[in-house]
Order: sequence, then C-alpha cells, then structure tokens
Amino acid sequence: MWHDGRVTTTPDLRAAVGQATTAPGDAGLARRQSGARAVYDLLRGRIIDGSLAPDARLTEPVLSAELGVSRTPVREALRLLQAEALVVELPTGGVRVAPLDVADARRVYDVRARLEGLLARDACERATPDDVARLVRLVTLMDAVRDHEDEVLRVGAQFHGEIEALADNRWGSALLRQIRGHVDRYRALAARRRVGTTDHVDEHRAVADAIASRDPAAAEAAMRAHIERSAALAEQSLRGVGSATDDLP
Amino acid sequence: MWHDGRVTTTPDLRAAVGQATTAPGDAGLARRQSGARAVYDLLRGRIIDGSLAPDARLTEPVLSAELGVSRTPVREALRLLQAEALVVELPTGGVRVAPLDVADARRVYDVRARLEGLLARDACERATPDDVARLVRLVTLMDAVRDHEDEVLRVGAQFHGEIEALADNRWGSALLRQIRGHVDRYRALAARRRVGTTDHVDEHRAVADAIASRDPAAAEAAMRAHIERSAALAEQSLRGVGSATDDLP
DNA sequence: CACTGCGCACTTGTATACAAGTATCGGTCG
DNA sequence: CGACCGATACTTGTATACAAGTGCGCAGTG
Repeated sequence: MWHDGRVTTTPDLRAAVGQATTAPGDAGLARRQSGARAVYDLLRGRIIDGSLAPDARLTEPVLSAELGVSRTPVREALRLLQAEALVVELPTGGVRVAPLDVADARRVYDVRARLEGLLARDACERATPDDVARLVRLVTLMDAVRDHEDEVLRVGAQFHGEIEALADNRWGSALLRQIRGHVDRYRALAARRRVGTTDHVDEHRAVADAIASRDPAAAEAAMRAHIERSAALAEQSLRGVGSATDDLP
Repeated sequence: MWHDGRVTTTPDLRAAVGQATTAPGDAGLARRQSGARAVYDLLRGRIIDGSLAPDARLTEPVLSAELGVSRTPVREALRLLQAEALVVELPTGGVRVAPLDVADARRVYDVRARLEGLLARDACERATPDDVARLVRLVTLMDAVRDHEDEVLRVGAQFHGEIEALADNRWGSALLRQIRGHVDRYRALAARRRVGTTDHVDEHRAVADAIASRDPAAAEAAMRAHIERSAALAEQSLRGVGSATDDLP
C-alpha cells in the first residue's frame, strides 16, 4: 500500500464525496459542501495518513473516474493542495504527492516554533484571569492523565487550540494552518517508531505559568522551547524511517 | 479610482493576459505561462497597488469579459488569491478584495519578524566567509546611497533576498511569500504618508555583524528587531490613512 | 403609504467538449 | 543488436453548456 501510486482499496470514495468529512463541530459554517472541498479533504487526509504514497503521481482523469466527479472539482482540489505544498508540480504540469524529506521536518518544526511562540505571546497579552484559569486547569488535567499518551496528546491539542484562540492573531493562525498538514504528516510517519517522550506536562505548565505571570516574552520563549523539544523528539523518531520512504533517487 | 469596484481604465488587459508580467529574472523557470497565472499576476498587482479597491466585489463573468478569457482561468486565479487571503470569500460564495485593516498590519509584520528572524539564524549557520563578505558589501553600498531613499530600499530588498537565499529554508521562504503580498500592500498604502524613517543602514549592519560574528541567536534577534522597527514606522505612517479606506461600515 | 409575495436576473458550481503539447512505445534502419 | 524515428495515447489547459441556489426589484395589496 505504501508504494502504490493510486488510490487503493477504493472504499466508498464516491460516498465520501458529496458528504465529505462533515465535522460535527463545524456547526457555525453553513457552507455548501462544494464537491471540490470534499475532494480536497479526502486527498489531504490520504496524503497525511500515508495511503497516498510520497511521489505518487496524481492525474485528473483517474481521480475524476475513481471519485465519480468531473475534472473541474478535482482540478480545484489539486490546486488547493498545491498551494499547501502537499502536492508538488511536475515540470510537465501535473502534480505528485510531495516527497517526505525527513531532513525537512526540522524546518517545519522551526517555523512552527516561531509561529506558536508568537501566538503564546499574543495570548499572554490578551488573556483574562478566567482564560489563565482555564489554561491552568488544562495542565492539571494533563497531569492527571499523564500515563495515557493519547489522552495527553488530546489535552495538549486542546491547550494549543486555546492559546491560538486567545491570541486572536489572524496571520499567525493562517500560516500555522498552512503547515499543519505537514506537521501531521510527519507525526503520522513517526508514530510507529516513537523512541521516547518529553515531559509534555511540565512543558505546558511552563507556558501556562508564563502567561499567568503576564510575561509575554517568557510565554513566547517557553512555547518555542516546547515545540523545539517536540521537534527533537520527532527528528529522533524519524531517523531511520527513510527505509519506508524509498522514493528519492 | 480608489472607490471604484471594477477594473478601471481597462488598459491593455487582454494584452497583459497571455504575456503577463514576464520578469526578466525568471529565466530559470520555463513555465508555460498559463493564462490563469497571468490573470493571477494581474489581479494580484492591482490589489496590491490599490487600483482594485478594498471590498470590491470580483465576479467571474465580468472579469472574464474584461480580460478576454473564459471563466476557467479566472476562477483558478481567484482561488489562488483566496489561498493568499488577498481576496476573501463572501457568505454567498463570491469573493471580494480583502479589506485593508490597518490594525491588522501589525500582525502581518509580527509574523514577518519571526520568519525573517528564523531565516537570519539559518543564514548565519550556513554562511561562508564569502557570503558574509557579500552581506557586508551590501551594507556598505547601502551606506553609500543612504541619502536616496529608493536606492536604500532597493539594496535593502537585495539584502533580505540574500539572507533568504543563504538560509535555504524552504518553509520559511514559503510562508514569507504567503504574506509578502500583504506587506507590499500595506507598504504601498503607507508610501504616500511617510512620516519618518528608521536608520536602515545601522539596522542592517547589526544583522550583518551578528552573522559575521557567527552568532545565530544575535542574528535572529537583530533581524527581528529590524522588522519590528519597520513595523512601528509603517504603523505610524498608516495611522490616519483610514480616511482613504472608507469602506468598512 | 408600508408590507408582502412573486418573479427575474445573476451568481457560483459542475460537467463536458475541444485543442495543444509531450512522453512513451513500437517499428525500422544502420 | 542498438539507436533513431514516427505515431499513438495520454496529459493538461481552456472554453462552453447546464443546473441550482440566492438576492433584488417590482408589483400588488392591506
């Protein structure tokens, strides 16, 4: 499955398009689920989880046929993915799934560290006492579930989401969203080979404490340090998985 | 012209499409100048320079007619602009030129400061003695032309481009490109009302010195400080131009 | 005169048709 | 047997046709 260039197993693709991943939380946006969006969501998920292999060529006609839509929405979805750099343009004009360059993962995390650091700073400058209390509560909760890694991850995501919401920084959020797909992709790749873990609880607590102390610079530094430790861990986990991405010449 | 929602004057639009802004420096990329790209370049330029007013509604049929191409490339160009946030989606599905929110300019510069800071750090870690010499030479050149503001700006752009090239950080560059249009847009808006200037020469020299000293953290800090001073200047210049953007309710 | 209901014109989203360029594969020739 | 050449099939890019949903305006009415 990993090396197969096409959409394998063909499971309810046509069903997925037209309904797509309708997250229950999106109650606010009553968007007309344009088929292009559905195709985009589908392909994006498959690229991130690896069922669409790196370097796999994606052509509009075969995607059209397999998904049961015309080329138009497929084309639009591919352009969206291209803007997100999840697919790269071939010299001839087509696209292929972006290669997995493990060395580049570091770069993704570097950028993420700066952006999330900025958001932490902004959050610190805007947080009300109630907000601070909520962050502290999340850290306490994380501590309580610290033995269940997936729970820790879930609470962690919630923590970061809270920071992002507090920051209310449109540009920071937009750019973070731009690279989130790649972060998730590397994370999915490293998931199988986790070699260790940092102390998520303490690192998050450091961020929360800095915000509680109303020290924006400290908040930024703590968040940045946290992401950079995550980066080091991911890098360590990824080292050696190159054997699973034998696509580069 | 400022308040007119449509493409005014209609000067050689059809001529522009099909040839487009073929920058002489783009010799490396022998891209088939797809009409969609030409439309994108054209609209992007008009949004940045203000000839397409903020909040102006852009509809595919009229753009098609005025540019002499079908809706397909127009649609694609609009989606690219949307991904870049230079146009925003209307609830009904159409798009309009992104409003000019002066308060948001600060956010753009904040993000830019982090990204360029990261690039300066990376550049510092990779620069060869020759590279350092080139940067120093640019600062010297900037000093020599310090009385001609446009020349200073030109050399400054070259300096930043050199840093970016040295950094060789795909993600930093990609995200920087994402917001460059907005930076240019605010800069164009502020150009008419420049109220002062920071000492570009000294600020750039600080960056070059840090890199020459092989101090990545200092390079990052110097670049970040430089951008933040530019931000303060732009903010100051922009204050009061709200009268020129009387579009919000 | 204000309000309500209908109808039109316009918009986007999708599908399909057409043109042009390119890589590939087979055949043929040296 | 290898290399070159031509034709074919496939790709993207563009144009056009069709369908559906939405807002706006106008007329009629209380």
